[in-house]
Amino acid sequence: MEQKNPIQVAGRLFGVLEFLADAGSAGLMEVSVALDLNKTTAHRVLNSLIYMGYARQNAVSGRYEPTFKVVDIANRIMGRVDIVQTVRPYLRKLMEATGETVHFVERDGNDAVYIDKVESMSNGIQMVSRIGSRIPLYCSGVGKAMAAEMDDWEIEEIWNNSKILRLTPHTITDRNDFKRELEEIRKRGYALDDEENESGVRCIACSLREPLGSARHAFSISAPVSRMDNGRLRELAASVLKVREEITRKLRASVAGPETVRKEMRYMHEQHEHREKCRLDAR
Amino acid sequence: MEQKNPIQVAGRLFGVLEFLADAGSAGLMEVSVALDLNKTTAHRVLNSLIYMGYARQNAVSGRYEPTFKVVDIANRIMGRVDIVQTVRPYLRKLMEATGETVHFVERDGNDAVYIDKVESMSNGIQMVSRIGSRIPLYCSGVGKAMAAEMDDWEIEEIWNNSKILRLTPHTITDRNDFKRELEEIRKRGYALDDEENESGVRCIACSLREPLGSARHAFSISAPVSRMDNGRLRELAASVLKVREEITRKLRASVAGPETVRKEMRYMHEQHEHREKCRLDAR
DNA sequence: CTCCTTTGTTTCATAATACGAAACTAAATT
DNA sequence: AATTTAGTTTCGTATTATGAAACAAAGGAG
Repeated sequence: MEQKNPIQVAGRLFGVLEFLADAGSAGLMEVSVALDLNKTTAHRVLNSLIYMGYARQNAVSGRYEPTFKVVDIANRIMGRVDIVQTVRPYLRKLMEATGETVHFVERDGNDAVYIDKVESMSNGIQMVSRIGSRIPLYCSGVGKAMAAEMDDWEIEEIWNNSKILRLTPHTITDRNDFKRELEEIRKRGYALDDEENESGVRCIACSLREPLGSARHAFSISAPVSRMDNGRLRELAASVLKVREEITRKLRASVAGPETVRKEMRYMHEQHEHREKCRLDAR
Repeated sequence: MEQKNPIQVAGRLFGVLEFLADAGSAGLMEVSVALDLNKTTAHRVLNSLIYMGYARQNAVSGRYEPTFKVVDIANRIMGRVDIVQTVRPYLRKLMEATGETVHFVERDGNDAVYIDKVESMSNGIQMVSRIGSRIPLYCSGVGKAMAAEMDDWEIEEIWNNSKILRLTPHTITDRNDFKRELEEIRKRGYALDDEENESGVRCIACSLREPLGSARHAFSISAPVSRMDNGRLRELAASVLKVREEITRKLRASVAGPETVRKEMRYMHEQHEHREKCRLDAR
């Protein structure tokens, strides 16, 4: 039993907020039933969210819906993640060169978290992924790419603490197969996800060589198998490795060199925040 | 006096979360002081956020920091906003044609909320804006573009309920000047923001003609004055109006036509969510 | 090295707060 | 007109969040 929430309402507040985010909109009773809350409690929680500006009640339908306030907070958080700003131009170039959607992730425990995504517009069929959502390391291209850079004990730890599930017929569920696969990745320099996580989707992924610390980020190209035969894969592998080199060079330069640029941007941002604050205070 | 929050801790929970989002990371005492909370209360609130996965305590520094969970929620919310998906390709094209950053907003009361942004990469100097953040209608290009489409009584209401501030020497602070300006916009078909909101920044903006309802969305091109002399402005005006027409046509088509496409995508998304749920339940 | 300051964590009695049953209103539905 | 359902308000009560105080642990100063 994992000890309970030190603040009971907290779970209810965020539960309702998440529910609204998923549902798009909901009536009081829907919320009440879905989260198993007393009608009155649901009502109070919703009003609290409204009071704080995280939800609103649609004037015509009377239904409750989320506002964009969480979106604002989310972007304040993302704004601080410098690596995204640094790497994005390269990922964009990669997307343009290949015409496929490119993802960028950061390691967090036994998962990878999507922190950026450059979508190809040309293709009708879009990959379904979301910034901020998670994917296990053991069964994803990006995950394996990062794991390949780690010490053996860390790999063991990841494997042991992951709930190994056969998500598709191709998912690797054997520890030794996994280790052999990582060995393979080390040789090649890039990782593959051959429908191991989602049927019909192939990925080619590769980790970043960062100046400090080991394997915290990776990027990938994902596409339906129909566009990812072995020939195409070889083609993409070349692009991926080239971009990896470019990013590596850039990151090395950033550490030694013009950190001032980053600081300047931070300053501009601070100035902007300041003006916004003034505006609010003036109410 | 605006009645108080029906759930006291709620304000504290979200207050702390927002603080962490802005600060990047913070110690217990920083939080305690900044939000005027008892040390113990701050501690409890932080632990509750950690318990729910919205914050974590850095293993080495011991400092508290936000996780990407809000980011995930934010993107679940944004994923439901169909208009963004529909319009983005056009905005991207506009960005590529002009080389300038393009913004897309939705009206919310007396403000506009940024709901999309296509950044130009080529230019070193980036505009500072954030998806989910707000800007008053009365002093922004996008705001005026939408206001120009409204009935007189609604314009009055917006003006009366806005806190009119002289943000820069160019800000319009007189009701009649404002109305004359809107008249001008109606004639031209697009709006200008000539350093009215932020010194040194000019915008050209224009609202969307949507099949149902009036003036809920607008887009704009923003750039430093140095890149936005009157000649350039005329050039951009042509592009902006052209894109507006393209979007209008597309929106009209979407209503009558292939709504199925949208439904299909929604279906794919639902499938994906389902798989994720299974994964979590399996724990 | 010791003392002192600062920060983070835990405990606990108490006051305040969130809780939910019930009553009530207003729409929909039959 | 009668019945059901959703949403809102009230209020006594039990639970829960609260904060003072004690404690632990990690720097900093002398």
